[in-house]
Amino acid sequence: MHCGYAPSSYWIPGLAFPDWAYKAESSPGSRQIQLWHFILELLQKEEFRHVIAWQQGEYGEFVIKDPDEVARLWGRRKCKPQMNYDKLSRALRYYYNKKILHKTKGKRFTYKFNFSKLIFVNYPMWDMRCQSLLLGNNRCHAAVLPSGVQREVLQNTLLAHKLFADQMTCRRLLPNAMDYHSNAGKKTPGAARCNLLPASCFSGSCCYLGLRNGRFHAPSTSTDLHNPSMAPHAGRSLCSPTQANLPGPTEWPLCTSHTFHHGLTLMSLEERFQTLGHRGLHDRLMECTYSNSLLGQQTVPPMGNQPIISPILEAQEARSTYQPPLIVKPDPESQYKSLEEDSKLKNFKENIKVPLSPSKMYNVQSKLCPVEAAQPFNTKNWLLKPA
DNA sequence: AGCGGAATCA
DNA sequence: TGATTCCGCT
Repeated sequence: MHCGYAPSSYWIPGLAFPDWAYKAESSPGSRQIQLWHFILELLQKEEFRHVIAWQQGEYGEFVIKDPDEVARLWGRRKCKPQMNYDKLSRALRYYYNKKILHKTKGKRFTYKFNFSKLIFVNYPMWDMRCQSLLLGNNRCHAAVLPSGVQREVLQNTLLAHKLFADQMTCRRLLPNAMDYHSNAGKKTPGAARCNLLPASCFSGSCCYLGLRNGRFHAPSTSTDLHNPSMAPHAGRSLCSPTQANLPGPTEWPLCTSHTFHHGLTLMSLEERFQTLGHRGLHDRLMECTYSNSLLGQQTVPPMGNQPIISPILEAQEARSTYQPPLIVKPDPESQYKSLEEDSKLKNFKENIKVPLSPSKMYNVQSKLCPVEAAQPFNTKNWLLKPA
């Protein structure tokens, strides 16, 4: 029998977890594993799939298939042989107020994680860092993960988040996207398009990768990953509250809705296109997102009944042919061809069959100077290390 | 089954 | 603080 211990920190550059994710660091009993963490741990392991598993099609939702067994496992971990589901469920109910979990009403033994509070902040290269992490690329880990961050928790969270983002992107572009699941293997038109979705670009860095001062700067080599000049502010970098000697996570200046929208997730091609407002970039972005997409999807392991949208037919090929995103530079002339852009945009939207909501329509300014107007990087809201 | 108050523990 | 234990209630 062993009693587990939780990591001391959940902080990672470019990623702000919900408040609850930091509790392990702040509480005196933090060295003891927490129940939500244990649940995630079980959910991640294939051997416990018959005991507890993600609910298919519902992001963050899981079903305890064998309550007694889960309670027994939890009791074993905490050295509490008298543990039972009644007690375990009481502990789970304490998470309701903390917004860590909530109950799925009407479904027995079904709960849902509030992963929606997971916040990705704009951070150059974050997409690649995520991928590196998801890939288990040890070569990058030293630079990617601060000591103390437990990779499994982060991977699990990222994967869940990514899967959700993929799914939502797929849904938005393909009205019957979920049908694709059952059509796996058949090369339907929908499937073909689904493969082109920018699946792993959920953090948006493919679109804003190194976008500073209204100009694109993508890394040409992997060494740029750790180049300080690629950080949001030259000479300054994102840092943990501890490093910055600032108040705790709950008092962090979090993203505004602006950065939230651009930095979080769930940007369809349509939205990216709007953000960029730059037809000339589109094809090159697609190249970039396509390769990222393949790379990202291939990293998704079969995790219980998690909603995995599209299989990777070219996974092996992608593994061997993946290149870091290309350097993309806006064509200055095209920034001012507003009328032409408008008709191209129209064609583009028609082609991908995405209805454009009125609230997201272009404004005049973005037509005239799309890249400048979009300003996806709102660095003033970042947590900055004092210079 | 699920909820939440209360006391208690580590 | 984050459970654990107990229990009455719906």
